[in-house]
Amino acid sequence: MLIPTLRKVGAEAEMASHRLMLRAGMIRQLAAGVYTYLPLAHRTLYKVEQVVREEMNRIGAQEILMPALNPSELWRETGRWDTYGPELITLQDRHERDFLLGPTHEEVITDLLRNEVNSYKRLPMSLYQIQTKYRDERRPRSGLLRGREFLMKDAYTFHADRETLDQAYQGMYHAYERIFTRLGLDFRAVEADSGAIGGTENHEFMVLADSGEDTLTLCDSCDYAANIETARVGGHEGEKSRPVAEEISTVEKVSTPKASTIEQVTKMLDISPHRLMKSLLFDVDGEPVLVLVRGDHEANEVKVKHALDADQCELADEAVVQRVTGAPSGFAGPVGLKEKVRIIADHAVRDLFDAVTGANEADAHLLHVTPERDFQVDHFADVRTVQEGDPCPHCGGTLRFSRGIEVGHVFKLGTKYSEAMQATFLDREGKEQPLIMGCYGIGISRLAAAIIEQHHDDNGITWPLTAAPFAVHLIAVNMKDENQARLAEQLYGQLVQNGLEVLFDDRQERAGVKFKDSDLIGIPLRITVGSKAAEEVVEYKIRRSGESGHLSAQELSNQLPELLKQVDG
RNA sequence: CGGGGUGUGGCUCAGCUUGGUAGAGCGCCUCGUUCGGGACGAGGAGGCCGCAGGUUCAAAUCCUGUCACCCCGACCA
Repeated sequence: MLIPTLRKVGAEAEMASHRLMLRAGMIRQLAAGVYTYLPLAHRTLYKVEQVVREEMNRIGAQEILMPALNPSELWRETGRWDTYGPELITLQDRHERDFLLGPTHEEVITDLLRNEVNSYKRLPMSLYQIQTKYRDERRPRSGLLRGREFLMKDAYTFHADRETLDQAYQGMYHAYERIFTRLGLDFRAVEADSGAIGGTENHEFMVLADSGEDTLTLCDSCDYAANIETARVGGHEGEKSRPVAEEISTVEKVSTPKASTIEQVTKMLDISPHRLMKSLLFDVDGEPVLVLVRGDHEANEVKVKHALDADQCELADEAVVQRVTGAPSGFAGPVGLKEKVRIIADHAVRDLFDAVTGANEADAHLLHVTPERDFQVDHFADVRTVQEGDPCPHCGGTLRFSRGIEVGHVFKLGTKYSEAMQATFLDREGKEQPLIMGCYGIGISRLAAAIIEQHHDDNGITWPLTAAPFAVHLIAVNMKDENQARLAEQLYGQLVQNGLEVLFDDRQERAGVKFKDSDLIGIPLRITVGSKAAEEVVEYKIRRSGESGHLSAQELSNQLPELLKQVDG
């Protein structure tokens, strides 16, 4: 079997899963974010796929396989040919017709259903596929964790009403819980932003790992869990009492040369950041909007977008800042703007008074600024990014941060795609209605890498049995020893006949090499045929716990089931 | 897309500053010794020094361009 293990890999591979998959001879890179899966990786991917298949089938989803090569027409119907952006890998055929390699399959499946399902009697329907996806990531990295070509399970459900969509969503949610539990993962389902796919309710499934790219917000006293990009801040209902306006000094301009950052202003004026009002100009669907947050808080684009029910939201560029505030960025404020713009303030700003803001003038700030007295806020909303220690929005407990790897995402899509593509059905009254949809993804190849992130030690991978490429690693210490070779061959045949997946190391290598490779590859149970072969005695060792002992060869088949129950301990 | 870095036998890297016959370790092949945690000795195979121009008597080395890959950031179901 082709398992080209390596003693060392280049310094560029930094993630444990990336280094170990290279070293264990599982993967080889062909181009940035594109890998060949060698036999061990292929077997693990197959294992992961099978767990996913079983749980999908269990909830009544039907497996199909759609083309990776998609004509552009469908994607023009939904507008995503233009809006999906440079992540879309596009190409032309010999007739110069536009095609793309599918990064996801809402268009294709919606096209299928609009042609084939026209009656409420056929609904609800649940379909899924396991297939290679293509996304031209800005920066592929970390081996299989973020590739440009990767394996994904995507499922889609279609409904005549919201109730069955809710049921399907719950069904998928629980299926995902079973899948990740069976794969031995410590994970959390978190509230998330739906991003470019769109839709309403959605959850991400995160594998907890310090190396993860996402930050999760978890409550320490209830089960609230959210991605930081959307996590809500609790406890902003009660307004603090503050002095009546008359007791606060009137606004005063002070010179703050070159102090354009919070840090510089606090230093120059000798005040703490929470006395500052940070003013950020956003470009929201083409309209400038001033967003106010407290100086020690960060504005959150996703929340701003949602607060204004907008499609696009990004920080305004320098030219817009100059036009609206009359000053370079760093000196914006809500008082004395050159243009009338909407002002959105975070709830924490409600409690600010006698605060410091930019003066809308280069090298100047204003003191004693107080909301409602000195300027009007159009809308108070939760628009800041959660900080560790903030109150939980559900129970008032304390929010803590944790890192995670996103391995699954479930969405209620609604009718976004069915309306765009006129995918309709006839209801009981014979009325035409758009199909109601849900979509549900799992990154299969990423999941394999995430399992390694959570299951490895200094010597290599420590696979959970459900994802391991083999269940048993049989090692003949010295193949030149007749007793050892004979006994090992015999046991191999016997174990395989018993239906066990066995990797047999019959190489003419020294024992040390075999043991090192064995630890690296990480198969849960090792059976060593060595010096006691003449007495028909072999040794077992559980990879993860290191527990080992001797067994008689005759007893092996009987005792293996019991041993295999202990390997994940 | 911005910043930084690297391209030299299969792998990890040195050599480049200061141009002058392409190196080491690991791996691979042969023989011998060894044989339970990455053995030892002897012999051997293997490289258009990423690619294209330029400078020079002479370029892995200097210059220009280009491509690829990696890291940080931004972005991203």
